[in-house]
Amino acid sequence: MRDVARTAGVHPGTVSRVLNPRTRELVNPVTAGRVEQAAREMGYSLNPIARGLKTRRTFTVGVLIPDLENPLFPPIIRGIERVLDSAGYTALVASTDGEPAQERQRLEALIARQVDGFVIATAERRHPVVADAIASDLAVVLVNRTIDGGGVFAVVPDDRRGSATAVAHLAGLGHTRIGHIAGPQSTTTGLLRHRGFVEAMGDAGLAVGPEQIAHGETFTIAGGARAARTLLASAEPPTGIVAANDLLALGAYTALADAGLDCPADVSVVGFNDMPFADRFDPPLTTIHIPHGHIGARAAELLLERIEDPEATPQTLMFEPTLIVRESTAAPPRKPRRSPPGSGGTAARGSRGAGPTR
Amino acid sequence: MRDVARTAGVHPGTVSRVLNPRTRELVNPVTAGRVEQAAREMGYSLNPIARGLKTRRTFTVGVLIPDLENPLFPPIIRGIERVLDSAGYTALVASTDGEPAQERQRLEALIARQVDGFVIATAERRHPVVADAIASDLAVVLVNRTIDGGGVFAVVPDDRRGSATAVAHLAGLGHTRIGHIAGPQSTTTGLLRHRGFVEAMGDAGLAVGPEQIAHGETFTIAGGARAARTLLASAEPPTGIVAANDLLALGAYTALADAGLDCPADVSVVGFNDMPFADRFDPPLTTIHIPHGHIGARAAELLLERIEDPEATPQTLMFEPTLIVRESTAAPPRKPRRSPPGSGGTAARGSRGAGPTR
DNA sequence: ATGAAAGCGCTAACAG
DNA sequence: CTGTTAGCGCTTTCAT
Repeated sequence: MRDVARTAGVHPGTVSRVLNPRTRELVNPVTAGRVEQAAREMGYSLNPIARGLKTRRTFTVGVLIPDLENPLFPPIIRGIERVLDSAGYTALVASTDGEPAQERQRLEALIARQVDGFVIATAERRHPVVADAIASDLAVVLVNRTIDGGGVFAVVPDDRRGSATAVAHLAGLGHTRIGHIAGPQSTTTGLLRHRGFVEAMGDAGLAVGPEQIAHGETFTIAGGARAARTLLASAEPPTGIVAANDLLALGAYTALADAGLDCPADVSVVGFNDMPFADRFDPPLTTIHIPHGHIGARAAELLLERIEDPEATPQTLMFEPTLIVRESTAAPPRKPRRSPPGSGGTAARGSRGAGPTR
Repeated sequence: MRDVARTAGVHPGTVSRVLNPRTRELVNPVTAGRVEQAAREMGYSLNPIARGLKTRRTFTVGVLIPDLENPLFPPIIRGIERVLDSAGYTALVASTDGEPAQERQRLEALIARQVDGFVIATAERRHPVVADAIASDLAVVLVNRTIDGGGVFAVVPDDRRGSATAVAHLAGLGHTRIGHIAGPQSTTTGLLRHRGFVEAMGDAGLAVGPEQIAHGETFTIAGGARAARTLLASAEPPTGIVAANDLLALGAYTALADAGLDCPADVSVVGFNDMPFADRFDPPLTTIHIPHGHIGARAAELLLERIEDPEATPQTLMFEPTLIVRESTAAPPRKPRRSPPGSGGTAARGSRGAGPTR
């Protein structure tokens, strides 16, 4: 910057003013022209970080993702980036692996880099790091999951309604024995989808006891498979399963195949999220769709508002999820008993491939 | 830092020395202890970025990804993060959408933030922004794709061998009419997989003319579907298809289904990458596996070496890809003609769902 | 072994 | 309208 100032024959302070959109008009157009010229020739551009040191604004926001390998998140990130980009901001994404330690570390790394705010997709219901962040007056908006108690900026799906829609779909198909693969109850998505399930079952006049609910400890395929196995092992195994997310549903597919059961002929499965590739699985997954890109974009917009106006009052945006019917749901089997004793079965496509079971 | 110094009764310079691993021994252990104590109590930690202002080191590296929505990349990123984390570095990932403008913008944003280097997954064979970056002496390592001419740090699969393996697999199954869905020839993965295909066909004594090759302009499902359609429309449609990546292969699935053809009964398909979920598609995809996490980790290691020693000589690591046989490949049909005239077909699973065709 | 002082690249009052 | 000054949070000679 000093060099540019010298070349343009002005003081560094002036260069700063010229290169700064907000202060640009304070300077004589012709001087400004000279400065810009010089800057261009020297290939100079402002160093946003040194600048942030002074202004505490960097036009950068941090995005915290629990698990990049869950295909749900990339489209959300893209939505975030889209609005940030057009507002002149840059998104820096970090994934936390669901580990609080990593999360704190990433958050602090980003804070140290003077990000102007955060979009956080890793929220748990009681979340020290998120709570601290908000308490310390950082600009934060939560996406997909929120925390207990509200009072924060958040963009989330209507989880209870989503579950209810899934139950209604299955009930409408004639299912009466419906089970739920719940997600981690430490997250609002896990908890609310669970509650929505229970309520909807009640509304439909269907029985729901502990036998109907199995918990996937994590939102993963493996967790879903384990949970589905316990559901299938119960005295009256369900003919329909509502999973708290698509990965859990995929796990149910695995368990079903292992048990020699066909989906949807023997057991119907509905997922949640309509993540990318949900339409490509075998069978294509009936699921609750949420507008990924849109929730990301809205979250980013909210964040921008919050950054502009620190006094803005927190608001939670709730999106109506919609049912996407594909081929993993059908009417329950006529004779609801299990398949023939010989485990071999007829059609069940074994997973004989050598590949890792992701 | 000033506060810590005051609390510990020392000069800020001393605090700096204590908190810095490299200079820590310069200070009296007992004073050091006092300082650390104070720092801990006050919950203080160094601000890496202010530090970078002075040292030009931030222990941060930028990761440029062409398309986060391609499931190939998240595991690579995770591999990168794993080694970076344990070396005390932080990864900042930015996705570029494959657009050079975005890419340049992201790169500069990251440079301005004083990152110490880059892992770049967006390389094209002739790539101005990558070339500039390397020319300007930035620490850069390429992953998955590299540039023409080499002379850079890179970690890539042996693309030709991968294609050759795929061809050999199909030929071994008895296929003689094998087609290729090529990726963008502007990338080394696209080009080399194409070349490998052609060479392997020659080695197997199989015909390969322009009719056998269709180009997907992008590494996407849509691109693969288009290309597969032109392959199927040729005079002698192939009974086996080698796709330059898994997304392209998925596109082939779509085209096949639309044409009322069964995979693998009518046409076999092999993909490339063994991306997450490849084992979950319908049918599970036979593909060329590359060790995602591992190439990410190696790339990060190389980068760290390069950062430590700017004189390090560029090296390209090439990984041997391996064939994963699943259910999308089988012997060619006895009677290689197309299915019955009435397009309806018997089993072909239409994609009747209402969801978007990702 | 530690304090002092200068400076990394920039911005923000404050003068003039 | 533009120059001056001080300082953001840290590191690093240079003294002592």
